[in-house]
Formats: sequence, structure tokens, C-alpha cells
Amino acid sequence: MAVITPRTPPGTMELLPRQQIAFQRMLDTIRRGYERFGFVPIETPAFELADVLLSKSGGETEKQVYFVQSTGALANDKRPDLALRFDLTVPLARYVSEHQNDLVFPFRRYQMQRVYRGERAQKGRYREFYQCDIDVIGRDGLPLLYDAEMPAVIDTIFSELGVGGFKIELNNRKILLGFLMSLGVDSPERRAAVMRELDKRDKLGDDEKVVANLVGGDDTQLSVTDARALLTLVSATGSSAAVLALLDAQPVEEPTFRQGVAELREVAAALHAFGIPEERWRLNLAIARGLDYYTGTVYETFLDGRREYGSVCSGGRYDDLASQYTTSRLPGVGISIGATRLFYVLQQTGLVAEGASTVEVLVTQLDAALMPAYLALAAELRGAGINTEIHADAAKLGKQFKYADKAGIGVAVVVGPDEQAAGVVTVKFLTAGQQVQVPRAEVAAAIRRGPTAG
RNA sequence: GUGAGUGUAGCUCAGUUGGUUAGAGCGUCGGUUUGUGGCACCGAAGGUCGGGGGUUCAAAACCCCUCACUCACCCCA
Repeated sequence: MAVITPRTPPGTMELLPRQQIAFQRMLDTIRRGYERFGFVPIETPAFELADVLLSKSGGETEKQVYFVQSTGALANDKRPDLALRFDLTVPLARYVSEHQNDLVFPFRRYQMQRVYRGERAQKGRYREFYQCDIDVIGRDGLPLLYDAEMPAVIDTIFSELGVGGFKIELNNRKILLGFLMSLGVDSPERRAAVMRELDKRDKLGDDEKVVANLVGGDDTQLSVTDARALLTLVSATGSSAAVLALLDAQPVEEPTFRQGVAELREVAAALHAFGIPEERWRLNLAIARGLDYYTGTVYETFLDGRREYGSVCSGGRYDDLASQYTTSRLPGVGISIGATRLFYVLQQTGLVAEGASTVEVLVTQLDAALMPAYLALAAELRGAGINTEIHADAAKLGKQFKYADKAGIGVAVVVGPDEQAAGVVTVKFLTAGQQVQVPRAEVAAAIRRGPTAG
């Protein structure tokens, strides 16, 4: 029989145990950070009813949605009535609308699950990937302080993850929208198109190309003067104070613009109050975000020197999360860490160490007759909270050590007839290459203590 | 969905202007005897050269088709 080449579908990430452990540690850190800032967990199903999921999305997102259908229904030519979620924000909107009478507001939830997008896989772009979201949803209103809390959380987590340098960049969409309104760009569609072009500025790396696209684009149709003015505004650099001063000096009366500047100023002040050093965040007026449900503050986070892999964390504020599900007005602000991409980038950068196994100790087998002693020893270690595995094969000791080493198990314990007679246990610390004999009763303590320094 | 590029061992790649049984490094497995891993040495397994067709005395190499993957576009974590 011909074997089928085993392979994962493109755009999925599958890991070996030691990598998986490293990935899990990363998720643990993110979870801890979220909980420390007072967010509570929820999960939602991987698939939603198609009409619910797609109630708001335009054509673009719908093209990327995977539909789900049982084969039975498929045989009957039924249109799939289930679809896999493509982000966690839409399910959140559904969740909050559905349970609004049982939730407390502001509702602060975190959610770490996989999402699915039917697009061509690419470097750092997956079709199945983890998003780790936090959002704060208010009823009717939501203080701007929360907009500053998002970067504070991200700063804490990314610092703890040890990902090296990173920069949280933020902007307020009202500034761009107001600026465009002041230029007489009245149609929301045209403004959205301009935003999308603007988002590519980073990738194109040449403002003149952006100008050309803005002028030449069917959907944008800016004049050369206006496009240049926009690019000049957007390329403002320097401290947050400098950028805000530059915004103040703009001869733009448009109230939306002014409100955006005021909001951005308040958020920047709050960021200082949160104590986030300005090396790790900056105002970047070119951050536009394609998704049009964002209405105010927007964020993108990049790892230093790894911009080409894209944003590893982004989000923003939206005035009304769930207008398609409820008449309640539910404003919110949220941010999402792309954990799969983040992990991939860290791997590429060599920043993710293939860590130790979750198994802490291997009880080796020297003499099959001593198996009862091995089992008792292992049970004792487990009782002391130490993850312990028993080598069930009486292979040569060297082989058993090799096994432990390859599996990333840091400690091996050896009990042979000699030890058994003397009432001691040999504890070998593989990574340190150090070996000690301790009385049987002190094994767990010795393992906890680890190899002696020096 | 559109465009471009690449397909030789598990991985990274060699393979002369087409010319015998297609190679290396790494990895894997085994060995170097008595209770000690990493290092070294020895050995082994592993390839219908992505698939199909064509040109030729002869194709991994040249041509056509096809498939897969990668990169880019769109969009986005």
C-alpha cells in the first residue's frame, strides 16, 4: 500500500515537545501579565454560526473565512451554516451582547485561542494562529485611561518575555480622518482607502511611492498637494511632546482632528503616568490600521530590527463594538498579541531557547530487581512536587543518560546495588555535569537545591 | 484569487559542456565489552533526483505539461 506523505497543511505551526514547552511558557507569561492587570478569562467556540459571525464583515474578511459543514449536510448541498472565527473581537462582540445582563461593566476579558484565516501562508503569516486578546468593554462610555492601559500591559508582558527591544507605536485615527475631512475628502470609503495606502508606507519605505499611490489610486484620488501634505504630517518624528506640538501647530480647524489630538495628548500623558519609558513607545501618525471599526486610539508593536515580520501586537479603540448584535452602545478598547507570529519571529532571531523539558528528573534503571525501589523513589519525588519519569528499560546507563540529555531532562538519579545497600542515591545534574551522593531521605531536597555553584 | 521563483537523503546543499553503481556535511540508529551523556573514532540505514510526457545512443541536467512549496500582491497577528 502506498503511504501518504505525512505533512501539515501550509500555514500551520506544529512544534516538537521542547519547542512546545517554550511556546507554552510564553503563553503562561502572557496569561500572567493579563491577570496581573485585572483581566478575567473567557473562551468562545472555534466556530460560530455563519450568519452571526459574518453579520458585519465586508467582502474582504468574508473571503478569508473558512466555512464548516458536516459531510452529511454537504451531500445535501446545504450552504455551510458554521464558520471558523477569524479573530477574537467579533466573537467577543457576540459574547458581550448575548450575556450583557450577566456581565459586569467595564467588562475586562482576556482570551487566548486560535483563529483561522484562509489566506496564502507567508513568512510569519499563518492560516491558523494564536491570538491573545485583552479588551475592556464599557456600557455607553469608557474612560480614555483604558487606552493607555493597553500599552502598559503590553510593555509589562514584552519586558517579561525577554524579546529584546520593542516599540509600541500609537496614533489616533481621528487625527487622520479629521485631516482628510479638512482636505475635503468627504466620503468614508475614500478616507478608508487612504488609510489603507498609508498603512503601507512602512513597507514601501518611500514616501514618494505612497504619494503616487494616493494620487493615482481609483479609491483615493488625492491631489498631489494634499497627498504631500498628508505624508509630511504623518512622517513627524521625535518625542511625544514634539509630535503633539507639531499637531497643535497644524492650521486645521476640523473638530474631529482637534479631538483626536486632544485624545492622543491625554493618552500620552497617561502613558507617562503608567511609568512606561519613552524608549519603548512613540507616537507614529502613520499608523492607520486597515480595519475600519477602529475609531480612536490605534496601536502596533514591532520588535526592534524585525519590522519585516509585521506587527506582533496591535489593536485600538472602537466606539461601538456590537451594533450588529444589540442596541446597547458598547464602546471598547483592546489589543491582541499574535502569539504564533511572535514565537516564529523569536525562533528566527534565536531569542527563544529550546528550554528544559517539563520532566525534571529521570529515575534510571540499573538493576531490574530494584524496580520496587525505583517506583517508590519516583512516587516520593512526585509527592514532593517534582516531575519524574522512570526509565522502564534496563538499558546501559550511558544510553539512559543520553536519553535524558536529548529529552532535556536536567537531572538523573541512579540507584544500584551499592547505593541501595548504603541507603544513598546518586543524583546527577546533566547540564552542570555534576554528581553527588545524598542520603535517601534527602533526595528531593538535593534536587531542589540543584548543582552547587562553582 | 493574481504574479514571480524554487523542487536532488529527515535538514542544508554538491553534482563539470547531458556520459558508468547520484555524493558531502549535519541529523538518525548501532558499535568502541564490566555502573556515567555531551567529545572522538568506526559502521549502518536512508534517494522511483516532486510527478507525467518528450528530445537523445544516453537526462538529476534540455523542452512541454502538471503538482507542491516559497516569496510578493490583497489583507492582516
